Amino acid sequence: MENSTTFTIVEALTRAIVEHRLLPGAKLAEQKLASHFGVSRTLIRQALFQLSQNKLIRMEPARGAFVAAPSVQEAQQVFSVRRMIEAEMVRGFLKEVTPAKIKALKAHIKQEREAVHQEDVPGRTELLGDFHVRMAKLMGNQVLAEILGELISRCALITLMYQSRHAAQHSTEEHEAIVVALAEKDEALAVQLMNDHLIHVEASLTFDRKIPTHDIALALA
Amino acid sequence: MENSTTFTIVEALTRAIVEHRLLPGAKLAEQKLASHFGVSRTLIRQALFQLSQNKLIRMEPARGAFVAAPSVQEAQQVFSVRRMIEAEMVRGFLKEVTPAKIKALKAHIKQEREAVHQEDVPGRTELLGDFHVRMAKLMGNQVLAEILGELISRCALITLMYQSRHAAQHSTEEHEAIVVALAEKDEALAVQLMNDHLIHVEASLTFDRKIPTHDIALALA
DNA sequence: GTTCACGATAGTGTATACAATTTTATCTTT
DNA sequence: AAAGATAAAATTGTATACACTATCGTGAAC
Repeated sequence: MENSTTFTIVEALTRAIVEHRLLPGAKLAEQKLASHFGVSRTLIRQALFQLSQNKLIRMEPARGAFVAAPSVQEAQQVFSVRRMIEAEMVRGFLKEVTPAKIKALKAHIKQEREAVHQEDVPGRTELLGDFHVRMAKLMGNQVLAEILGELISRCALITLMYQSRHAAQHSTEEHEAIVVALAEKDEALAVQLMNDHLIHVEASLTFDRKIPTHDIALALA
Repeated sequence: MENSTTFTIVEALTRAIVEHRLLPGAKLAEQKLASHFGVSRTLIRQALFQLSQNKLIRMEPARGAFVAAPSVQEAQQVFSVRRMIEAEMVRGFLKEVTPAKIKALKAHIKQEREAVHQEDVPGRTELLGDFHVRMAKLMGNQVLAEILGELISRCALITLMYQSRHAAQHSTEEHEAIVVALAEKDEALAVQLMNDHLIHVEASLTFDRKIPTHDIALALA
């Protein structure tokens, strides 16, 4: 799809943003990134353009690139779309469910629990989001998986900006309940649980208190 | 978001692809595009990268950019995701439906009918897709509208590749039926009609007969 | 006559150069 | 001392240059 080098840079920056090492509002100066990655500004610019399409950064004309700071409204819209997609995803998943797929989801949840237990914050964040993408992939729908993946990356940013001590363990437990409902092929319950889960995550955000956006963030080393 | 010049190029190429003036498989040589638009390859490359993210073109390393030729599998996945999103969209739309919103949709359908009647093929194609995006925008969910818009652009490509004389009038009639159901606040019916509509569009494609992908296409002038 | 090899040509991938804009610092003015 | 103007530095936006890869055509070998 894209050149390997650019892809590497996009990956590195995406991880830095999603894992909260680069904070919303942080300036992404092209020359500094270029020096850091040992390439010219050309490749950096390609990566930044790509990230801006994923809404992980925003680019202001002649001013440069900054880590995105999603508004409350945008955050709610992202969650709204996720609820829409994932409610139907659960229904679609159940239409072609197999023991192997249930097993795969259970294996994923085991990983989640380990990350939560070891207090591996970056790994935990990634795994909690991956649960949803994993479902999409198990359905064999790559298009769905990609769209959901992008939405979940945006959610990671949102979670950083507005989270108020959301218990990660809670999410894992809800994932577990969803899988149980899926294993029992209880569609109504599974849909309900998924919807509740997403509402809980959204509700755990404190949209009233805005976090001040830090600027300095050289957390790439 | 992005520079005005690059945006112009992306728009022009998107329209050319969606309106079927550039056919799947057509090579998009950078220098030729640069000359055409009167800019350097730099801006062309930015635009091409952007289009490749929207899946309207694919870029092969060291070989260049080509108008995308979605596989049957990808086409089915795109329609599958559309059904997921739009079923829930109808439900969400009904939760906050107003006479003004119904009126807006009816006005849109009127435009559709005119385009169909005047056999304005490019306008018709755009309007038929815009009906769905319009609904998303009327819900006030910009995120939803953007995602749906991208999916519908991909559908325009798919429609070109696999369509077998799908009657445009049929689509407009189905849009009309959906709006009637929405006006009567009949959720189950509206969801059903939307789902049927998307299945009809997908079913009108002939996935067995592959259209040979033309290469020459200088339809930008 | 077909196939392979090789050179010429064209095209992409990356780096660098330069113009235009913004930001920062210094100096002046009130 | 604070506010504003001006110059210097830094940063972005675009174009160009150059290296590398792929494509195409010609010709030789079989």
